[in-house]
Amino acid sequence: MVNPNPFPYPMSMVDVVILSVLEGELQVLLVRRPAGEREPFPGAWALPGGFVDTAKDQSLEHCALRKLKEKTGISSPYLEQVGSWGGAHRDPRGWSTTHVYFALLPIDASPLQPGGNATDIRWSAVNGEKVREKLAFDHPMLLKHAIQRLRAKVEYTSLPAFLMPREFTLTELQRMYEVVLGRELEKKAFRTRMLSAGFLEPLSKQKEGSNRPAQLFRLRDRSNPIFFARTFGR
Amino acid sequence: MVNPNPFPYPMSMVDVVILSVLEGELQVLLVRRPAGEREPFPGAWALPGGFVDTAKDQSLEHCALRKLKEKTGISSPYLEQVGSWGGAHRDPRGWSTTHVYFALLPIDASPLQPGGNATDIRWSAVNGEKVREKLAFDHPMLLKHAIQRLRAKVEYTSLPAFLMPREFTLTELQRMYEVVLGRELEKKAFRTRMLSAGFLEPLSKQKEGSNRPAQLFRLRDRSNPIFFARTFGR
DNA sequence: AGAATAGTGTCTCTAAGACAGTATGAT
DNA sequence: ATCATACTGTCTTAGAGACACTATTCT
Repeated sequence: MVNPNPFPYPMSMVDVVILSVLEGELQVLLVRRPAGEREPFPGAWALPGGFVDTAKDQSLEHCALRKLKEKTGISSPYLEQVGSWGGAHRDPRGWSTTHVYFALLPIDASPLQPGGNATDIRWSAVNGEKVREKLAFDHPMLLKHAIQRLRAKVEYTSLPAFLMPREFTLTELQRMYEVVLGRELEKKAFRTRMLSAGFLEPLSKQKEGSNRPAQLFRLRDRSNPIFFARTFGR
Repeated sequence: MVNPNPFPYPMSMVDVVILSVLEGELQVLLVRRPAGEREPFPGAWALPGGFVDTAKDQSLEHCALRKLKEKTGISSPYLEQVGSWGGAHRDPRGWSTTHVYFALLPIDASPLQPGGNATDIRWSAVNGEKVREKLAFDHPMLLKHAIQRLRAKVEYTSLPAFLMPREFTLTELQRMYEVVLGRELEKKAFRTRMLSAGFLEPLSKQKEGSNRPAQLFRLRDRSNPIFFARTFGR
């Protein structure tokens, strides 16, 4: 079979919105674009991503995992596709498509210090649906969609649990929900919802502090979120 | 800027899962693959779709709309992206990606007779997440994901309203929900939910029949679904 | 009157919202 | 004892489920 298409294929990229909660803020991992003269947006901050490598990547998801591993060393985070975008003008080099994923990194797995001094990779706090940096390409729009997807799903899923360390208390989990959603939740309703859903396994340990110790939990299933029948109210 | 990528780009396709409810069943539009010798899956049934045309298509969504228009003549249905899939083996011609959309056609806009005698295009009833025909490529999987997405969203959105004709009664809307979900809903709860959501505009007309006339409604907004705070229970 | 479908009344149940109250550790 | 945080009790409210009941048209 030969040349099945009379037109040139668009460029195929994958971009990954890598999210974690650091210092009480939702943060996204950014990388610097190379500085070469023939590079688009030289030196600008961007979402980690790049070309699909048809020699290395078995699938789009593998490609996203590869890019994630390259930047963070993490190989099995929560990963979900946000969607794909394509058009003639989103990359100055020509008609291009990108497949966008978002990943949630546990708070204790973050490979870089927040606000660290690396010049080519950094965490940046998400404010609303934006970051302070001017992002390359249509990455502000891609980031917006990823954040909207995350916030929408946090209303009725256990997604924030994937941002937690292996062991955590209910109060800590609630803080995680609140940071991602950007608003406070009611304690009793939160605890009832979480406990009756049955996705948390109580440990025979407690978290000690200068106050009453708190029950520690861990996730029963580290790969799939659970869905609640309602959203949180307002 | 020259050859930004040392690897060949994968093929870029768009496939559209075009859905309507005909004869009380959820149906999907299928097209026959061409019969040429160098064609993959010659003569097999498949989802309508094909190569992104970088000369004609401004974006992936325009590409999906173009394919929809070509097959159905419809130009502004409800259209939503399901996601994208890519890999080395899903098309025998090589590494390929496809961007999958689903479209909801109003019951009164369907261009073909259900079960019509056209040999290259037909409606086929969705059973579970499958059709009777053996579909080309990984289209059974793509169809499955589209149906799952639709059914999941029907639980907490007004999506089935986009399958209705311009004017309809609440009972007719409830039948539409039931056909898509494949189960019955409770009348009172359904009516309360629909009416209190405020997305239906009552008309000064009623639907006459050999029984008590029913209030007719139309959609206030023909382009965006609304989201309910809960799913339907079980 | 009877058939057929539209539409309502009402009781129960579940889970959320609000928020006060109790529990248990450190200092 | 006091502080700090964990955790519970309980009243209210919104909306769903069940299902019987009433309403309005045609024949």
